[in-house]
Amino acid sequence: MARTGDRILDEALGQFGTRGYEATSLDAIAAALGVRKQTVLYWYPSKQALLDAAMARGAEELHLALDAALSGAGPGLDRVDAVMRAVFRFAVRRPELLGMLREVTRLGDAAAIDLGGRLRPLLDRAASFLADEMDAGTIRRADTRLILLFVYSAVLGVATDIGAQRALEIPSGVASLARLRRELFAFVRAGLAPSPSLAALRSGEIA
Amino acid sequence: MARTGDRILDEALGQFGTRGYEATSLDAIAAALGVRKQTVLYWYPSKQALLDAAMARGAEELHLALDAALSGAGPGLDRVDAVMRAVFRFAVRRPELLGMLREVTRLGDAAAIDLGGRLRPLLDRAASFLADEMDAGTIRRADTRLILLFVYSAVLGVATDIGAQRALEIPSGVASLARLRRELFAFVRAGLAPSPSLAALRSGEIA
DNA sequence: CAGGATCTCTACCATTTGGTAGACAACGGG
DNA sequence: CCCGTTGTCTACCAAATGGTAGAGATCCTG
Repeated sequence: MARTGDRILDEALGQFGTRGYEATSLDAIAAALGVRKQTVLYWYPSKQALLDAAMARGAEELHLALDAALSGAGPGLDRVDAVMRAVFRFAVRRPELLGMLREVTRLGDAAAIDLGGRLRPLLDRAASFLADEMDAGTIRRADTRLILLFVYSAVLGVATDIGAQRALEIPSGVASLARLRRELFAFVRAGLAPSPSLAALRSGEIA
Repeated sequence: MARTGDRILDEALGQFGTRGYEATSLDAIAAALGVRKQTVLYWYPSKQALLDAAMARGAEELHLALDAALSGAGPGLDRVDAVMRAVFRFAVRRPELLGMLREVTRLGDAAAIDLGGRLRPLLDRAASFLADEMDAGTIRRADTRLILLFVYSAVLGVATDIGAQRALEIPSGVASLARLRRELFAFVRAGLAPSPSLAALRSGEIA
């Protein structure tokens, strides 16, 4: 695929993510690239096809980022941190991508999208990782799927829901973003931590 | 306002929430009520005005539910539970309303919507409640605004993001919903809990 | 150089959309 | 009994939208 097709995909991803799918017209995408609408329709035969391609690419990029984070990190809660950090970096660099994924999975036709299918292997790995850590006592014992849902919701919500942050008057600079990240990590870690045992205390692991 | 105006508002709220604002046409709203589009435009002079009204009503209903929960409950983490329970009940009864609020606050024109302004008093109360509990040692000390953001994100994400639950193959029956709620509460409680002190342990509060 | 493939364009088109203008019925009060 | 108000409707409309048909340019290859 030549460069034009990629440029169209990029632009579509951006506009779908920031304005929403329905609110974005093919003309708007084409105009942003200094090109005619028919060029868009040459590369992607319909608007739906363009959305499919954008979703596929979004899922792929997310997969890549998460996969790297999940593979490269150490054991225990450090790995949870690594994954959250990856999502955060992702959210800073490509906020519109997460926004689009979230909008489409909420409104979209479930069969056509199948984001779950694409990320399934990753989710399975994450779930089995959590199960291992629960066995090792690093993480509170609970349903791994639900834990994934909670962490996903908390992190992605914080990353994408700028309206809420405005409503709560949370500043948006770089420094305060770093602080937000630190506190979010602390929150999730606490949410995952096992209830402390006296044994652990006696051995001095907790002061 | 006669009954037609309310019926239109209801229907608009439902369709905005499930299909999205842009994807909903005035004709579709009117048709669902067995009425012509011009009747809709009689009660609400433009589509934007209809959205504004729907948002106002959504914010009001949410405000009512949260206010009741925040006022009636006991101290400490019980009150957190009460608020989460209220949001949950709300999400079950009117899922489209939360969906609409979330979509519009994400995409919408910030100045026109001002959901934050409407809920501000409630947010302030919640923040000062959290501060009190931190002083009392019931809740881990942290930035109250951020804690609110995290809990909001986790709860609302779980409540609205059905796509994610499908992707994670989380069953959707009543029983499993109850379980999900229990586990979510446990997660949030753990996320809020103060790191245990030796003093608390010695006094036997933690076994 | 001829001819097909690749890519972008102009020219249309049918449909849908939000919105305007105004007719028409119901009706309550002076 | 008449007249203004209220509420719903029919009749339009201009603009935008997704999409089709096909011309024209460019370029690679035989």
